[in-house]
Amino acid sequence: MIDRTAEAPPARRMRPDVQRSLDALLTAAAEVFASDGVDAPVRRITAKAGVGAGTLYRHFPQRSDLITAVFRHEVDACAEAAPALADQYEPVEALTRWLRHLARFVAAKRGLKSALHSGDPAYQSLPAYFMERFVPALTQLLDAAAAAGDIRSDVIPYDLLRAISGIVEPDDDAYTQRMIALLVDGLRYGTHPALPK
Amino acid sequence: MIDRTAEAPPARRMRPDVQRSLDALLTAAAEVFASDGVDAPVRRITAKAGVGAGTLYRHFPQRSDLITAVFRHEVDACAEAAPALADQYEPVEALTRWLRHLARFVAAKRGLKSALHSGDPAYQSLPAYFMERFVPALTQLLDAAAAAGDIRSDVIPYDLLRAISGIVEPDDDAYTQRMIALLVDGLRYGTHPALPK
DNA sequence: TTGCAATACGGAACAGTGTTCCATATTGTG
DNA sequence: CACAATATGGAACACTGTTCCGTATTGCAA
Repeated sequence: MIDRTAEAPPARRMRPDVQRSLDALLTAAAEVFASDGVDAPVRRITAKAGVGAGTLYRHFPQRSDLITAVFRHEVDACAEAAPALADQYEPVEALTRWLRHLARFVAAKRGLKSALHSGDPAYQSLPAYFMERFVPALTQLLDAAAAAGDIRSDVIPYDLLRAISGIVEPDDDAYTQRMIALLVDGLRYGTHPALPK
Repeated sequence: MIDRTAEAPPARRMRPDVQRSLDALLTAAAEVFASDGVDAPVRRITAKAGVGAGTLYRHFPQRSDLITAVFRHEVDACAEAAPALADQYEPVEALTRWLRHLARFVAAKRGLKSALHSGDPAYQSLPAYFMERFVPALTQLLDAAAAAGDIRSDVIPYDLLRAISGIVEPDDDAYTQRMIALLVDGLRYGTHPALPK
């Protein structure tokens, strides 16, 4: 679900009409993003929310602000899956599983991949938030695996996140998984010899 | 340069006005693509070519047809670099160098990366042509390296091409190269042990 | 409660985009 | 040289994102 109060932490109290607009906007955007992807026309969102275009732009001057607000909780959940996996599996297995988790997350949000890599100013703050959450999560997994001597320690988490989100192919999960496996094997190369396949 | 005759191999002779339109269109498109990327507005191309919009759509119903026509020779040249590198370097080195070559090619054509992965029907035939040329080139390099026992033999060339063109980051060549190196290391994993770094 | 300043609202208007369509102009041929 | 076939240019259309402003809503002070 979506947290309708997270938008203005400093504001003392929110005018009820603002609250309603924000509420309708976020709900509508979530539905539209889910069905039509994050590149869906603005008008479809405002129409579904029963709100004017001006209202949308007032609250979300950057398109990425709306996307961030809508996906915030899911991004957080994905990041928080990292420690859980680290507890449950051995380091490399946990790493692999989390990368797959991440890939499915990106793949599930149609258009998110291109938005992340477009460089379009309308999406400026989007990669920032993703990295802010995912870099620490991934760093933890990489460090654990490196400490165990299962992977090398010269890989930059940020690099790997970019690579994963670049590789993701929403319509071909099998391919995406093969490529993640290949990247993980790349991380292992140069450590102890591979076990027999 | 651009081959102005390649558009209609079956046609006996081309009406001179058609020849001129095609010529102007391809030249203008090449310049515009180079400066503004392949997503440049259609009107800019037609304006520079001194041609109407109808003329463009008559000759290139799909946007990807125009892109393909413009880049045909460069794609071919990139594909033909593979055998040359295979002669000059040992297998894995040749493979790595060609993948870098490919990455630079994709990066140099602004917007090409997204066009390749957009799934937009306007770009349908584009990946087809790229794969048609690049799959054989890459297959040759992979087979040579696998025959030498330097990489595994279970990797699908098509997969690797998709992955490279997904990873490419036009504004960060160093990153792109790091990730290519990581993928190549993934290909090596499970073969003979790595040499000391 | 009432009046008023501050704020937010809706949606029309604007500036771009890709694409289609057809009256006009060009060309090859009998 | 006339005429049918073809190609051309650009106006017109449908659809974007974004801005702007007259109107409506709200909270606060008197």
